[in-house]
Amino acid sequence: MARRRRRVSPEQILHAAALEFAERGYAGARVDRIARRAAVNKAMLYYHFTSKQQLYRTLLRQMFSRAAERLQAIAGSNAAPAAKVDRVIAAIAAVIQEHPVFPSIMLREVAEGGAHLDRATLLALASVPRAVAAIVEEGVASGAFRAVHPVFAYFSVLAPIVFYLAGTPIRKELSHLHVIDLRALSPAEFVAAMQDAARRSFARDRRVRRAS
Amino acid sequence: MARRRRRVSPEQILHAAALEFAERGYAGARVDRIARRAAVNKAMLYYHFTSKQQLYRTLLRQMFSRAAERLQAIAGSNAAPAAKVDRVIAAIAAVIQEHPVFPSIMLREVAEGGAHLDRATLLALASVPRAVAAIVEEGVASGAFRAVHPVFAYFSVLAPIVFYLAGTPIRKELSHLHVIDLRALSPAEFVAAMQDAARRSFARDRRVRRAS
DNA sequence: CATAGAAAACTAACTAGTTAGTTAACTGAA
DNA sequence: TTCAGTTAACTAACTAGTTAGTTTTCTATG
Repeated sequence: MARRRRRVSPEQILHAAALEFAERGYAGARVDRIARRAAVNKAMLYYHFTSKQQLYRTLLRQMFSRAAERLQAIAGSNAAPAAKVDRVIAAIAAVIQEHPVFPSIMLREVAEGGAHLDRATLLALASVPRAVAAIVEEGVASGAFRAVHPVFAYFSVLAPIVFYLAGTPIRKELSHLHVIDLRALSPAEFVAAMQDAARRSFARDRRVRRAS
Repeated sequence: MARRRRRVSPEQILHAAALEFAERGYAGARVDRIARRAAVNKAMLYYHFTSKQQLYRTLLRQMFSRAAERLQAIAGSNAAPAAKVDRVIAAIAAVIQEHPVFPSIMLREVAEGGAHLDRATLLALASVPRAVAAIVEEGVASGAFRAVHPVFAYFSVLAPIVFYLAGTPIRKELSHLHVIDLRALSPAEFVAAMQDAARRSFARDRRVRRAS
């Protein structure tokens, strides 16, 4: 109690930066505001990070690396492919629950085309789809899955979760306008539905009727 | 040929604005750059649109309204629900092909939480999920679909397409780094795969094995 | 232990450049 | 003459990054 003069930690700045970048995007984020949110003098921020860009890259590299680590652990385990997909979906949801800024930053960076990222950050980002693709390829090779394209599988699983969770504020806005009657659908229910849908979508055929 | 002095049209400005907002986002977009892209004096831009914000809102209202119109036409037709879903997916892909800026702007706006939008624009935006939800609810009610939540259905269908198409530049960046070996997957193939996955995911049960 | 001096942590105020929006004056057609 | 359409130049506010100088903490030596 009553610590005399709280030391400035880079983590404290990264945390504030995550909130600011998630809310406003790279261009909309203000370094002064990040410093204020971190309760740190701006020059102190520049003492720890050389520029706004480097701060952003550090943040994203950290975020993507942590997410990829988890997925790689799942991919490397010896569960059945269908169980791995289930766990991947749960892991993505868990990472997002721990870092609620993740979906928004990811959406923005995809829209931006990776304009602010360097090689190292792109490498970290790429590990995420790679882990998912490895699981799907294994499932297809072993005959547990039908011949789904791993890139399609990646997007069809990740995109809805990220989109749904990033969209929470705008959905709140819309329901506030009484413009759409979104029957409550909690994140947990969404994840369960996604697991169910993925299972059905990847499962080997047992004759499916074609839509007219 | 050799038109003497092309009149400035608002459409020409809107077109340039769409490119700029898609590439840079609302905060990153520069009014000077929009004017230059439209080959128009900046004061002329302000002659037609009262502010950057109003230009943005006009653009988004137009885009969402056009997309919603198409989906409403499909929802109102008398095809079977499964066929309607097929057509909705194709229609979303078609709208995006005609307006390649759509996915990027949509991703950004979701991430932003609708911060720059007014009531009219939010209304136009809401019409898109409403049309999809109506189709799914009809399918569930008629027994053609299993009991999928319409909000989940909307996200599981729309998000992958938007994400995949918005992600084209960053995927190009990644494959350029030889960091991931994305077997070519064309937009047309992606759409077909999405239609297939949706059919499987919404179809009424005929016993599905649970993943361990 | 005491303390000088170096290194690290910290700050208020500043700078150079940018940006949305304005203005005052001009042009040509009805 | 009138006035919608058009322009270059301007302005007030903002923004990333810097600087010059202060305070705290660490370290080594008598």
